[in-house]
Amino acid sequence: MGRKKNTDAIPHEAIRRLSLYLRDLKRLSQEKIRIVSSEEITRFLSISPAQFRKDLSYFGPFGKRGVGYDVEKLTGEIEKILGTEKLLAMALVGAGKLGAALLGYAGFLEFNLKIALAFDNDASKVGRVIHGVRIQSTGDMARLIRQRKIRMALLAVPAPNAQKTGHELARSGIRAILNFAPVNLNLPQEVHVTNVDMASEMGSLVYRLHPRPVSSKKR
Amino acid sequence: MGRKKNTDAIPHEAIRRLSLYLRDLKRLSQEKIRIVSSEEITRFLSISPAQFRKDLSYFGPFGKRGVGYDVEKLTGEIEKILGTEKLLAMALVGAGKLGAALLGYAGFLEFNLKIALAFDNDASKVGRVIHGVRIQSTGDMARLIRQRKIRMALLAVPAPNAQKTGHELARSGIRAILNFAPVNLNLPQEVHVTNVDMASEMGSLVYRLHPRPVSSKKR
DNA sequence: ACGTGTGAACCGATTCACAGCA
DNA sequence: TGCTGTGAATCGGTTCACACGT
Repeated sequence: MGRKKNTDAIPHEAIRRLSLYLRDLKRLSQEKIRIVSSEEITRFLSISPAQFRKDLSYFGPFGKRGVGYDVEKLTGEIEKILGTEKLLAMALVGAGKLGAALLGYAGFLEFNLKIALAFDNDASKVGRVIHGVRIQSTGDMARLIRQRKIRMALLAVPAPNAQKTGHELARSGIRAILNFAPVNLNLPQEVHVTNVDMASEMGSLVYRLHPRPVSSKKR
Repeated sequence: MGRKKNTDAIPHEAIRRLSLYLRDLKRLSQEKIRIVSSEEITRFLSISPAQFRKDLSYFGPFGKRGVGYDVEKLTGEIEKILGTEKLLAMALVGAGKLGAALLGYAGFLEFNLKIALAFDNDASKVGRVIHGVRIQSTGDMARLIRQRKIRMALLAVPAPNAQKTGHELARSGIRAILNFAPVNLNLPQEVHVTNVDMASEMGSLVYRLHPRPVSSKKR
């Protein structure tokens, strides 16, 4: 049934790397560099040239053999692939310390993203304006998100509220969530969730800090 | 030469997951649950029971066959593996908006981590106390880090300074860095670097937001 | 009887190596 | 000639399925 060809599955990681290439291409562009080889563009990325070429090959041939890649052209192609050519509005839920920091974070602009709506259920925060965005009541969240047809959200509420809020976002039409709560969200599969979990990242760094005994197993 | 046995390589991801298990175990402990099966502990984690057991198996047998795992005992074992049993002091470099947010972030405590030193090269910030930590001059960084024998750092400086600062941290004895700058750090291999790159994470989420044409390649 | 612990099978992603084209 | 584009080989991690211990 409909098994087209399983071969064209694109590694999730390949997409992640496209973002990195895009960032680097913009830097190169600012330095007035016009043409790069896969060797040059990956020099400072700890990614192999072959990996770079393979990643691009999932989407088409973008280079000139014997020459390299046109910086401007490739920039455009990758933006088209990622879908970041036009500005995309996001919603933020949770305007605590983390949420406020996200409102002030300029890095999203790099991928043409901006926070257009912000919500909090704490009445004392509602009405305040942080970095140009007015905090609104969570009660109005579903309505406003639907109204503005927003499909991506940043979830920065306390862990105990995350699952419930995630559900509400899903029902409001949100299709992609960057989740900052240290909880695994259980949501309908059409909603894409990426977790940002600094604490656990640190946890695993601590492991690597230890000089391990040569250790085969535990004894 | 010296090929002991390549089989005991522990997947990097397995370590990451240990942090998740640990968090969940603490939750279970608070709910007074004493014994769990691999099935139960992974129920809300989107990790399979087999994966859980495999991950633990790299370090030893910690469960009772036919029964399950003792919550308290396993908690202790994982903390021992990760090396988070005792409080570990970290340094923060860069006390801008992001750095300030990190100083106020309580999540690190979960893994027994705390920020003990904070630095910034902006004279107007030096001397200020944020969340109980005094910002000090980057000029004193190497000396203070060495003095207090700190080995882990959070790097939250602007992108153009990241590489240089990373080097300085390495020379000061830092062996693990959580890097928030959108740059790939080139450091001696004994320094472990983990990148936290929200912007690029969002970039790849945007891709998944798009309803793709059935598309086999590009044309 | 039941759930762990684990070698073996499987699967997906990375790397290799070279054919293809400018 | 030089660097891209890509099947084929390889590698590493996940899943399976069952033997083992309690």
